[in-house]
Amino acid sequence: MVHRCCNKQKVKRGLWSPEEDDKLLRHITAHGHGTWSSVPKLAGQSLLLSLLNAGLQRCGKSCRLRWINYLRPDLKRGSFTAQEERAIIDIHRILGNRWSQIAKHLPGRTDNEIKNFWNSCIKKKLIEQGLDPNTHNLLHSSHGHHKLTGNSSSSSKSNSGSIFPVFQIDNALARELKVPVVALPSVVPSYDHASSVAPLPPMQTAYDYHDHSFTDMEQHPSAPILNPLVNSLVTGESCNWNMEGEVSMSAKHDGNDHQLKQHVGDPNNNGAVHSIDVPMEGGPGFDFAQYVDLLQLPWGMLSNLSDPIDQLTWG
DNA sequence: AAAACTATCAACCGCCCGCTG
DNA sequence: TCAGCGGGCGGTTGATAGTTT
Repeated sequence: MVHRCCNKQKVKRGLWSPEEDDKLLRHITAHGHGTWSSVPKLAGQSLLLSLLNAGLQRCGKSCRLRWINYLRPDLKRGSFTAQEERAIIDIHRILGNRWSQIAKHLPGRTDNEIKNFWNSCIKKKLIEQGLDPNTHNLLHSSHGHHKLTGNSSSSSKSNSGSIFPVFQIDNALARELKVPVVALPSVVPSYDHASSVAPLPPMQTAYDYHDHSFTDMEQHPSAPILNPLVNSLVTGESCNWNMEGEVSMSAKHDGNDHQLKQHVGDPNNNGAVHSIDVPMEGGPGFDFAQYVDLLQLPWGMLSNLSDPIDQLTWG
């Protein structure tokens, strides 16, 4: 039987054996994949042990899929973290089922993996919460027994019908998604100076800002999202995250003393090429805008956000 | 212990798009 | 301009492992 996609007579299907994986891995490691359609033949020829056979009995598409979803060295193994799950939900709200686009924002994860996770896990969770997994809006009341809690009412102004507000995205992501940059929420807090306990922002998103347990900037999945930084400056909590794998920033808070460190990654230098430490006086009177130039924030991501920046100014 | 059910995930299919001759 | 091809993508399937009855 001729395989439809490549017209090969003898094409093996089904699960890959360790031997097949080995052939493919060695070939691509040594020569790159070139054109995928030629990989099956060349992968066999590149191994002494396989001189007697005709190479991989697989079609090029199958080789490509196996490499991308399983053999690639930069893949992250293991379960999705809570941060990754939230990031997927947030990005899916904007992108929908564009799994490959979503995967670009989750380093080490494949579109297939994210798609499976969505279909087997996240989808059900959203439905249980009374949310339509396609639109992220509330399902009709006849459908579920969900309940609205907390500050959900304040969120409805930006995303009518959803218990989650539209999350905030930077300019670069906005360009990529071809959507306008969403104005940051009003985060003028009633700061309790006496107790030194920073209030929660009036607008909470699906992203749990207060889970800052992650410490590895390179691993944080919500790279494109500006909110954690903004929120950390408002609440006085710590925040580390990574942007596009090239720009990492952190905000450390110690009382009202804040530091923001910027690392600009250099893909040719495998890391930061420079960093700056910026002391920041947070709390009432803190003006985020004055730090924008100093921080040399990437992509001019705040340049069109004058209103939100104003909203970040206390006092 | 075994059958039934559920969850997970690797892999395939078919469609679409961009490139090339 | 257009047909052929390769690659990429989203939807779907089917195998397997785990759990429940």
